[in-house]
Amino acid sequence: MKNPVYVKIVEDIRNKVNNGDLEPGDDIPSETTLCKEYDTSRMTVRKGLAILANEGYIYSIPGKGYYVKKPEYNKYTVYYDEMNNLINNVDNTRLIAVDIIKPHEELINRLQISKNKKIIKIRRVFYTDGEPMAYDIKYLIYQKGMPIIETEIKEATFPEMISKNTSLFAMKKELVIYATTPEESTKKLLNIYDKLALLVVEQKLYDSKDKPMGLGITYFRGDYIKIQGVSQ
Amino acid sequence: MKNPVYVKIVEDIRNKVNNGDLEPGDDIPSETTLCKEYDTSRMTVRKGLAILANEGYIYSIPGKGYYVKKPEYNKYTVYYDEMNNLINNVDNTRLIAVDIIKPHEELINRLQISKNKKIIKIRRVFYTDGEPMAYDIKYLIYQKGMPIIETEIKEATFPEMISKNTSLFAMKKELVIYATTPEESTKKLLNIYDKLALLVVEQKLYDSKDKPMGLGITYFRGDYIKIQGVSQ
DNA sequence: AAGTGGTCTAGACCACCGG
DNA sequence: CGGTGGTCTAGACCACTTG
Repeated sequence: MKNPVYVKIVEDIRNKVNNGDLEPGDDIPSETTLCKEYDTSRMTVRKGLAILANEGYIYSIPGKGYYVKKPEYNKYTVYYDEMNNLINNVDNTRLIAVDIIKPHEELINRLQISKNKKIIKIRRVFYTDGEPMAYDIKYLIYQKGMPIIETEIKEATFPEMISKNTSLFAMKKELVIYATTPEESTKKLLNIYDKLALLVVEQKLYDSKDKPMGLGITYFRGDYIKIQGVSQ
Repeated sequence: MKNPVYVKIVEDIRNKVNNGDLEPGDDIPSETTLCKEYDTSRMTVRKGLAILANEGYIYSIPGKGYYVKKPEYNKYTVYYDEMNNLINNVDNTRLIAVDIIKPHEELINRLQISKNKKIIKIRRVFYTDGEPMAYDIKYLIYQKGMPIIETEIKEATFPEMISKNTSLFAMKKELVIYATTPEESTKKLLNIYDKLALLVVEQKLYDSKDKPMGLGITYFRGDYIKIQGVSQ
């Protein structure tokens, strides 16, 4: 029932910001002022302020004070997993081919590698209810321990393919989402006869030193995928 | 040069997790153990552990201890703003119409309103370099102070339209992204003659009590937009 | 009962900022 | 200089889990 003091502090200030009593740029009472206000110690006040800072409500400048931050109103959290999305999950996959290739120009640029690096190219088709829903290509920079065994590749998401070499924690990832119309070869793979848009998701994985490890491109049938995001 | 003790603790444990010395589910030494290890006080150890918990590396169970968390390898941060994206920014907008409408079935469901609520429907076209790049529709549930003046609407993003009534902080937002082919009317608005895919972004805004405030749908020309995300 | 994490205190010293 | 935030200490009491 009874909340800790620092929670009370967090809620009070958060409410003031949400109501507009405090606006971006305004300053928050100093730590010592809040100590007196809430009749508590400095560490308790600091705990509350740290939480508000973490939530993006306030920030501090050493020697000066705490201020209300401008909200990042265009920031969203997205959960993307090529095998699972809002309207359809992958229940079957078909491995078209696993090739060891030399990188072409675009790949050399995008993966920042030399032209004699070996690249593993994996092509798959994803199915839901027997229908092809996505065509998936991964380019992995070859390293020892890379998965080239069919059973390891078939059902794996991109991060999982690389997790043998790099901890999922240390991995950095980038996503680019756009829409396009399918080429003829893709239309065949995805059973598209009439006009239909594709949602394309490109995934780039980096190791902990920001060195690219792989590029993935997934072409989803437009009617089979929705990607969702929420504000934090 | 010299780092605080808690930073050292954070880095040590983070490295162990990234290297694989510590794996998801493993337990972290107790606070008192770490106090001895780093010859520091409990509050300092706790500060370090709190940061690691915040970063998603560990979690704690009262009475038991701290454990390494499973990474959320499918979580991304996306910055979306209908006026700005990776490859093109909006440099001009045209207001097609502002209408007060009665909600149709779909709108009643999606905005969770009664059928006699008034809805403001705003239709715009976004341009870059004189070329139409997106067709934008917003449905706002009418409230006092809503923008119905052309100058207020023309250049505003969705959150800005509503920020007169609700603080940007208190606002919750949802995003749904998908691809589709354009209808004839949309093709005309966006100067599309051949086949071209559309990237559709639906935005739903909620107030601090999770009550929907509006729905926005933006149809981007597939060749004029890319949405980017990064892992945290 | 012993160990754990969660909350809290009443001090301390430091670097930084402003007048 | 006094006020600010940043780091840190050496205690305390509590609720919880485990043996």
